[in-house]
Amino acid sequence: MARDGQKGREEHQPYHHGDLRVALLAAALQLIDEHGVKSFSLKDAAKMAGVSTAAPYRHFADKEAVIRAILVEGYELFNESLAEAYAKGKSPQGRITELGVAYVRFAEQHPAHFRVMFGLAGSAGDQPLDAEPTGFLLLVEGVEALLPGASGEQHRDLVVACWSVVHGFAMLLIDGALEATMGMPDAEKQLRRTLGVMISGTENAGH
Amino acid sequence: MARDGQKGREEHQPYHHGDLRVALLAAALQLIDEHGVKSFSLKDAAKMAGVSTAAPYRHFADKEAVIRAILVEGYELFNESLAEAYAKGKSPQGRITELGVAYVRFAEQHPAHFRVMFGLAGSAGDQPLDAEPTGFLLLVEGVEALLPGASGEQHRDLVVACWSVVHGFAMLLIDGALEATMGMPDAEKQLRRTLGVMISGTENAGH
DNA sequence: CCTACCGATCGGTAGG
DNA sequence: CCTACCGATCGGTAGG
Repeated sequence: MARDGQKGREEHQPYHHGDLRVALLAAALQLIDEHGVKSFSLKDAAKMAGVSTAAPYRHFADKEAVIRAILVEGYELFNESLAEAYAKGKSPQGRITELGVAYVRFAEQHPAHFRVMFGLAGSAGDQPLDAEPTGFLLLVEGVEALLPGASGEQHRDLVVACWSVVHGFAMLLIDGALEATMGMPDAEKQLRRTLGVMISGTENAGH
Repeated sequence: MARDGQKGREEHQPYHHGDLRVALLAAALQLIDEHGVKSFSLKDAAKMAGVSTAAPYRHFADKEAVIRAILVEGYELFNESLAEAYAKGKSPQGRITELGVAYVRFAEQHPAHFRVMFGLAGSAGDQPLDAEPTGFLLLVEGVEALLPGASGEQHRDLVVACWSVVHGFAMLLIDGALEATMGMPDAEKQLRRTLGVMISGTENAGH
């Protein structure tokens, strides 16, 4: 019942406040990162948050609702990051580059969100969600600015190419495959160079 | 005990032959495809193969050994496919294209193998495996032939770019993201166009 | 390759 | 938000 002004006390203390929901989500994210989306347990998450195994059901209807909350949160974070990146770019090429860097950085900093976002695309019969990955639209817009005089088919090809390259780079990076096979001391620098290869391929396609 | 010449009888009949191992692997692959690598169950696989829940342990030490067998099988299939593709290409550009098409086709036709291969890269403290993804070396060779006069750094950039684009395309494809966001009636045709964008980016980099 | 079983853990609920 | 509990399922083993 004590109203605490200090937030220093960590873990293993029962939550009698309103932040259990966020504590559970944080725990779930860590567990998903360690054990995968499908096999993390709500009981473990409750334990990590310092509450009983029944407590999560005060904030979430079931386990799927937790995953859905992470999905929505992921979309929000993703959209924010990409919007910021889009605004930062000074040229068509610069915008595409910044979008790509933001995409990969999001995957690095929020790997559990990232995996949930893309792992659920074809997995469950998704009920309509109140969040959308509007960040993708920025990628499409960015490509259109890069190829002003091109056909719809060319736009499509470049959108797929850019999306694939950043998605693949992100995946290989968070799965450790890039590090394992060729070393990756500075991922962002490598990504910028990689995007450079991609973008230079478009310079003689517009006319 | 009857020696059967016909292979028509399917499922739910106990296996008294030597093909239980392969039947279990096939079941495991299907279950991994449906439920993910970490959360498929060996008991389910046994049920699908029509044997008791203890039977799998006659062929595999534990669940991890099943996953390891799938990993090795995956490498073999992958290496075969990429070697064949490499041989098929008539020019440096053609070889890279065929390698990319083979990479994505492997992911489409063997999604469970594919996910196991890349999902385990950073996950477990892997003990040394008697199989290696030599298919990757073909990608490196293919890139070298594409950029004969280039620096090691340029080689590296293009290897990362090519690998990222095919890996990303494959992932987005098997996760259903390409289909969901932009429709994908003919994935291979789209991939060839996408690789074209990538490769054309290298033509003014070599000199 | 089977029956039977172990201890552990899961998602979820009853009932405060 | 807790204790206590349910039925189901898991990986794995005993002992034929």
